[in-house]
Amino acid sequence: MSMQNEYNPKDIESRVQAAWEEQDAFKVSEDDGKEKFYCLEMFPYPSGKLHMGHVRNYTIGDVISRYQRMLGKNVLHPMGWDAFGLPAENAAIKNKTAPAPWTDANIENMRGQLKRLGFSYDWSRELATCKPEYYQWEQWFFTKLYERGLVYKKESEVNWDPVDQTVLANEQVIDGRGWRSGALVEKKKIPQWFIKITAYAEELLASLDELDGWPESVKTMQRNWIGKSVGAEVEFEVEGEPALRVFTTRPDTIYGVTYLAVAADHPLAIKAAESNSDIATFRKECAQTSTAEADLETMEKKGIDLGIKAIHPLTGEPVSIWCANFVLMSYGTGAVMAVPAHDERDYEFANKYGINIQPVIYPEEGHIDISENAYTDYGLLKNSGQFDGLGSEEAKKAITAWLVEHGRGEEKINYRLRDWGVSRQRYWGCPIPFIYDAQGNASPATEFPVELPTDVVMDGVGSPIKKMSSFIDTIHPETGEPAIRETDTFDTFFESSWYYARYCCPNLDTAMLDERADYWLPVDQYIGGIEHAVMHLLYARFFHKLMRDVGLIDSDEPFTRLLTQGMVTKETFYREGEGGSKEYFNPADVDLSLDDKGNVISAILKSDGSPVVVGAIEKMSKSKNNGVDPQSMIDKFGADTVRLFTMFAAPPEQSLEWNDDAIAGGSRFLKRVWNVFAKHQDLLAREGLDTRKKFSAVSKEAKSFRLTLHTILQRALFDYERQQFNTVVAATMELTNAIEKTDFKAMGEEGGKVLAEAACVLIKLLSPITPHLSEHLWSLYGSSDSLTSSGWLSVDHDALVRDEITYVVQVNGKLRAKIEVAADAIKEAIEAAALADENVQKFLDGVTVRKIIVVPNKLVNIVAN
RNA sequence: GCCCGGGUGGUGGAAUUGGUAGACACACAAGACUUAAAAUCUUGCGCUGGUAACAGCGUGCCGGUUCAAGUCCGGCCCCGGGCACCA
Repeated sequence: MSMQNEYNPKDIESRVQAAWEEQDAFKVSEDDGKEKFYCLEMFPYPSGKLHMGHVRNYTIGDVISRYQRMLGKNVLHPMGWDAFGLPAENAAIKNKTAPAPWTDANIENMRGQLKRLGFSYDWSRELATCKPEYYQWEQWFFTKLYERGLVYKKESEVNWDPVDQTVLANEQVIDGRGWRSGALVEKKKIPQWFIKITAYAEELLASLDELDGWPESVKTMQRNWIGKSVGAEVEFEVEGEPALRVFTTRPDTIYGVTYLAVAADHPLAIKAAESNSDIATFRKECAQTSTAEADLETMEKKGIDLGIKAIHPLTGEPVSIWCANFVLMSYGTGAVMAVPAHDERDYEFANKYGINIQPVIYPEEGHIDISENAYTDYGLLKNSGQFDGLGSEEAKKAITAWLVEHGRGEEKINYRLRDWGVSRQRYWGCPIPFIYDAQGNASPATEFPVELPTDVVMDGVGSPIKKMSSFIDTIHPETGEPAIRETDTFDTFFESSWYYARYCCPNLDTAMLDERADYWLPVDQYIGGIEHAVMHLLYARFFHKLMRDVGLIDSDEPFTRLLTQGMVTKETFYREGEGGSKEYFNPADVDLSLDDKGNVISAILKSDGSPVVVGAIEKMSKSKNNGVDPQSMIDKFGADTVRLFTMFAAPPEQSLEWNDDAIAGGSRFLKRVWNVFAKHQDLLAREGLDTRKKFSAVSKEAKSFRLTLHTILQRALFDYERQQFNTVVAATMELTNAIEKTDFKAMGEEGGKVLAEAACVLIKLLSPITPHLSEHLWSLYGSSDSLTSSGWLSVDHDALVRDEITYVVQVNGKLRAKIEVAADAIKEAIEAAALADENVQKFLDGVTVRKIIVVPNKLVNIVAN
């Protein structure tokens, strides 16, 4: 067999992919004779085309999957579609179509792109969350949770567009206005379904400690999100009203309370507004913000005195009650106590409105200065009655004990975590399986799926099923009376919270999961964007525990090891329309002019020749339209080059600003690999490729080459294990450089063997990254075993033994010389050799040597002055 | 505002975790081949000085610990992600 002269990726890739398809190469089933490995990447939203973020995510997953297969494991590697969501509705409105066919077409297209990239998925397990075969089980599961008392309904705030008469997502609120109407958005309360994630707060927090395979940063973010704090709930009596209860982590500061603050929709504020138009106006103003926490936290802190007094539980003094825009009714009790002397936000607020500031905590030494800032540290109590002189820690306990004893409070653990609101007033989602009788009483559906009608017309205002009597009208299963269906749909995080489990038994039509789930779960390696560090990953962990408690699975956590891939970012380009709305343009449609340092001077839209604004460098996303389409690069260079370059450009966890200039270098490298094999085809055909054959080199040249080979291999294996693939690629480049520079024929008999060993290492190291090229070369020269079953690589430690070692010599920490020392030299001999060096001597002239530090196999540092 | 990351040549990045800063590439420059271009190959490439050997400086900024700091500690600045209805 002879090799073609030119590397032709298109030809190789289509042939190798056809062979995989024909052999069902990646289809797996349960096999107790092999160690299982479940590798999963976060499934994509089918937006239409793959972007570079997808390519990066799925290449990382594929490299890990193929690496694990090479190690001999039974690898499950599935793919599917997170198919419900807002963009489908917007596209449907824009294109005058329905979300379902738009989504199906996108899936079709993106599946083709994934196949073209040669990802090793078991496609027989593919699922799409918008199909009733999938979502019927989460409907069923939701009713199970309802039976267990984990589901309830309550009023909750949404962003309301008063012009379009519709609920807006936070993303659709731009500078406080609706994105389509431009109307000022209002907060509106509507009844919505919730799941009690707070009932699992303690377990979700505690089991983070056991997730050794998760990045510390993600665990910290989740801990902070759950936000456990220990403190006290304190009761302030209000004349003629129910007492106000507030939570505080600082009961030691209670003598410093100079006001209380309640939310704008707290009953006290609502009542006060009835007789005071200023308060009514203030409440209205508070309603005109978005529900996003970032907006609430950054807006100007405002308040108004309600003119009502509470009684301080310890001093008996009256304390004024304010209504403030930063207090949330939905968080805690909707009321807080304020200690301006010892809390930054309270301090600012008190200064603004001239409220008394009463210091009660003092440092043990020195004095406090609260003329500029609050004093927020712990200290000793003063002006605190019987508690004067206690330290903060003791005082917390003593004051809480006093409150308990006098029936004015209790010790309390508070979580920042709030229950999960799962209702959405949108069409393209899974219908929430509830019905209502004539009196409005809710009861769970008894038959599944509650199917979402897909033949709809989107008018841009509200969900079409909310007006569709064929969907809404039904019969109550118990009474036989007419009833109506819930028309809200689930939050799309609902679908993505359990898909990883469904891949274990995707076509099961008699249950949500079966025993196969316990064979495969937990997922051994999960890979996805760092932007999902909290919400998606927390909901999935929660769901896993719910499924366990319903008896569907027996593990506690869904993902053993987590790799949070850095974002692929890109410049954004936009034009501002009327009312502040922005129209974003894709980087591919913009011409840039750069200065000689590579900075952008101006950006022109190709289609009309007029300038666009250069925005921030941000995560590639649909909404910012800054995704780079990888298809043109696949067409031009082939899948292996795109995969190789994506891995080479940066380590997986680091964010990557996309720049497609450098990809040609990746293509050039694979051509060089091809040429190495073509050049030596006769030798390789004779020797074959098998690293399991043991041999040791005799000639100096062969020994030296094998030292290089195994040094590189050792680093590459280490980097595979720690999942730093960019340096794996660098190692294969170094190896290729070394092979090119070596004259194997000059080594005589040994040459062919040494070359074959190196070629085999090269093919195998590359195989998870550029599987098509590796498979093809293996088919030409490899053994009769398939590449995947031919075994992984190991370092020959005998090849790493050196006679001489290079030491770096420093004088006072500065590099002055390099010396060659026999590998078995004793410390004194190394020191002597270092001191004898001419350049070292130059720097020791006129000074005294105080100390010599020898780091074995590395360096000598001579300390002198 | 709060929580979590990041900042190293013209560019992407490396530094086996306190021990030679800049591996491996991209870009650029010079040369070879070619009528020419592309492709390919060779060489150079942190900054300053020097023909060179070499020397001084250098990992966002300021300070500290250490024989030795990109790496550890303290204080800042800038950039990115998330903040519960984008996914």
